[in-house]
Amino acid sequence: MTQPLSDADSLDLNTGRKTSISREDLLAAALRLIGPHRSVSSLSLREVAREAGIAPNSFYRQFRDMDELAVALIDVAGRSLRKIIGAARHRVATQRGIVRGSVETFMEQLRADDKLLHVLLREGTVGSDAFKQAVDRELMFFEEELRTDLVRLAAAEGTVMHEPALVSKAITRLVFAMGAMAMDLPPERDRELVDQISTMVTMIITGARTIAAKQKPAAD
Amino acid sequence: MTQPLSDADSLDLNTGRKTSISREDLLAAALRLIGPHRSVSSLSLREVAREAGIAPNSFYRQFRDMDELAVALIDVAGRSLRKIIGAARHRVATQRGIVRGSVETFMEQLRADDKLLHVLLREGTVGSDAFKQAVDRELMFFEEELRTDLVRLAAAEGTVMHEPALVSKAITRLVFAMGAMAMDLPPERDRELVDQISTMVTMIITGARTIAAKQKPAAD
DNA sequence: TGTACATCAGTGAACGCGCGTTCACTGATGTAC
DNA sequence: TGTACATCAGTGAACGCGCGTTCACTGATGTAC
Repeated sequence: MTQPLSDADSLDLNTGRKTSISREDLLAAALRLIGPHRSVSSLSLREVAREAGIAPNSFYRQFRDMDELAVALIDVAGRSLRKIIGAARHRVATQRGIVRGSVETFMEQLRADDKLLHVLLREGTVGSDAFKQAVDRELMFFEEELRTDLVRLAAAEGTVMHEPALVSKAITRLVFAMGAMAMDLPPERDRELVDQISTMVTMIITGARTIAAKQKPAAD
Repeated sequence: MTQPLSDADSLDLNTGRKTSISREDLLAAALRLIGPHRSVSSLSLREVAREAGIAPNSFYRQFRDMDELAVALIDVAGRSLRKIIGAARHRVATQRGIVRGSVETFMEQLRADDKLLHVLLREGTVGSDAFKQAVDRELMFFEEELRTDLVRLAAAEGTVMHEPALVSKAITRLVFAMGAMAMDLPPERDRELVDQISTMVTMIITGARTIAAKQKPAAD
């Protein structure tokens, strides 16, 4: 990062124009600074500019302020998460395998280098309104996709699920809460946590089915 | 707060000594500053001192730094919460009533003036290690008490519950996550949220029972 | 009761720091002719 | 191809601010004699 750049690094090969800082460079710099004790909202504008190797005032060419950068970061994180979970749910597996497989995928993404998931896990409770709303929007996308899967899953088995929207919300919030906890634990405990979270999710799904079966014992 | 103090206010009636600032005064000042957009960890030492009506450096007579104040605040909040939930669970009620009654109590406490619960809901994901550990310790106390109740409840009905410790953890984390969400919503939606949370908790308990019943269909 | 003294909670002033934001600028780029 | 010019991404210096922390102090309190 601080090594002198070669021509190939500092020049855009198409135009010969000197490369300029991009929004992506700033987002990457912010992600690099995020760690177990640093949330996006605790980063200063000057810190991010320093990490990106630009003057503090150059920051304003890309974002109005740190809040705008944070919202952009949440957007990227949300899209990334949905892509990954979308891939996971297309795997064909037994029902127990679906739950465990998805939880494992989630946990792997949590430990990934890009730290994108950290943004969604940490920033939900602090920061400005725009900030929290952005995180909430991503969680709602997630809930909606999960709800669709749950309904499809139940239909494929010829059963009905009690309030799938609520089941989906409970699973989403619980998984994210447990994920936030996991971030502070050493990765050696990931297996244990995957077990715990999978069992919790299974309990919720089983409970919703049992309630549905009791309410409408014969048909619908 | 800024009115001139009468003698009765500014003098300790027992000794005639001028009242001095106490740790409690500083904790109260910090709680007054906490709101939907302010977490304890975003408060500055000078802000708290200002709110308490003392010089910034007088703060050091009571706490080493803001982190120490925050941990003290978490301790107070945790003790308060356990007392309230302890009272709620001593109420005799139907099983559905126990869940809903406890969730309602939790929600009432969330909206209470003292804002103590806010501390536990907001600060779990940010702040120093000492900070997060303090919040986690309170949640674990909570989990443990809930686990005891769940086992007792199952025994009273002659049934068994699957992994009560895990059930208790799932319920605790889910309720706190939903509570953190509720803080940002208008109180008009509290009823709706109590319904949702109660149903979620019931799903988890029902799921755990169903699994236990399937695993050990006859005895044990 | 009166006097001298030790204690110590609270103070006012000052420090150096990193912050967000502004300003006028520079100098490479791409374009018009 | 060469020249003059407009554009605009990035800069260096400076600003005022609130912060955490320090220092030597003050003045009321409680105690020893």
